[in-house]
Amino acid sequence: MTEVTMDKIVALCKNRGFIFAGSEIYGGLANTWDYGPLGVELKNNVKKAWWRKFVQESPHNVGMDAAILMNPETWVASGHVVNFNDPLMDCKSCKARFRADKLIEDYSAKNGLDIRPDGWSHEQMHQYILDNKIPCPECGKSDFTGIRKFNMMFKTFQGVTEDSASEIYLRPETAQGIFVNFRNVQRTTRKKLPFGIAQVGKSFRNEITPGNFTFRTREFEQMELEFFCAPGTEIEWYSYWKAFCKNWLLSLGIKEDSISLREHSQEELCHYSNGTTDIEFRFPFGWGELWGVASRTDYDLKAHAQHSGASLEYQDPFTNERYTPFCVEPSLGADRVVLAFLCDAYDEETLENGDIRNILHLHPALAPFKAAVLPLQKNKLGDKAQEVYAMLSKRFMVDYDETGAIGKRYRREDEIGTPLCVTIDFDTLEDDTVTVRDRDTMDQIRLPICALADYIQQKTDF
RNA sequence: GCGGGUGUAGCUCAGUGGCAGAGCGUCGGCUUCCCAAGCCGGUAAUGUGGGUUCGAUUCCCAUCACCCGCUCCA
Repeated sequence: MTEVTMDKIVALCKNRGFIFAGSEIYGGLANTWDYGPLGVELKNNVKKAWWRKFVQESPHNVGMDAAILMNPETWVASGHVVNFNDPLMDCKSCKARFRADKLIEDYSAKNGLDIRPDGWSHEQMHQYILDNKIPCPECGKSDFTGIRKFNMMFKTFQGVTEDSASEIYLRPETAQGIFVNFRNVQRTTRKKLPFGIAQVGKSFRNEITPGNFTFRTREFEQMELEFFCAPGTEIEWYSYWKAFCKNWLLSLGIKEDSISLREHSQEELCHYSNGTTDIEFRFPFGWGELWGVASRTDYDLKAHAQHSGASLEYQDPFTNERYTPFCVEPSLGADRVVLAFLCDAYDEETLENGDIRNILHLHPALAPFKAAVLPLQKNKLGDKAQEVYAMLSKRFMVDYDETGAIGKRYRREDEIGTPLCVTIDFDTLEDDTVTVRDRDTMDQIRLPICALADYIQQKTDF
């Protein structure tokens, strides 16, 4: 049984060109990661597989790609401006950190006062804490730092001058780009409920504690579906998408006991949700959320309708009834699921001769290279091998390697998850056949060159 | 953000106040090479910026990054 550790995964990613530390030559930038030549292929394949299942093959869903920069009012309406603005203060004595509004709430509750700091300015809250000598819940002293605003949204400036009038945010989720386009998409596609809108794109959150490699980063990519349905049908669709998402993971090779579904308790639910399930993955550092499937009710469309004045209602063409659609949102972290595929695929095999073979059992549809072309001998077989490579590369990502011993090249391909190795030998020059070696079974078959492409297609499709 | 720890080649690790070393990897050569063979040759490093010193990779300070713990994650 191979013990998979984050150290091994990180080392493999770095050594083979999946993922590098960001801005390395400048000493790095905390918690940024760059996808290398193999990583970008893997991630693109994951996104392609998702898009194919959730858009291309879906009778319900369509895709879109909204701008990262949005009108700041979007974030007022969605609640991000209020909810992402935590007033934090630290206890100078014991270094514990608290939210100022929570300190006041707890204090007033404990003393039977009816004080609600909602809507107070930071100065008001600070003054109240000073005036009442509210003690630190940890150490009992009352010696806090000033209030510091902590906003999870990245701020930037639109326009050439940095004045606050042009202050805008990088989106903290892709979902709002879908909600504000609900009417456009519905009108142009003439979709009837239920239907969904899917999007893949970058989001940005100023997490206090990022970490665990690419699991939690401040810049990350999401694959989100907002599925709109009639009120009253949302729980049915919520169950439907939960199962659908789980099956997608299993169909691409995630092991059944590597994932679990965790239903949020009533207290844990967000203000907008009447049901949320996390599909979690067993990472080497513990269970972590991969996919959040949330029933968001009609919260988002209603909020945008109210705030913008635009009508985001749907008129049922059969009953002529008008209502705001309910929404079910399966939201998947692209970087997280790529990491999950890597962790689940990683294996060390002890061969009969005692050697250890590092191998990535990636689903062939996700593997960076579908095949590798390997001439058994460089000088006399290189030209023929280049021909085969040129032919295959028109249809697939194919690797070419002519250095060193053949066994070593097989091992290299095993380690990056290449499902098929095509070996050119001296017989190839005579009869145009090649050896095709399978990564998982290590079986070898002999195929004519003209049949190669179709064989690879068939073996790597999903 | 706080506390503790760590930074030497792509990786794993030596070493020294006075020429920085090994194994693995990688590249080239030889071998009609099908599962990391062998031999020969090449390759490359003291995170960054200051200070002390005749001289710093080594001592001091700062900074950056990473690891562990805490705080946080609508």
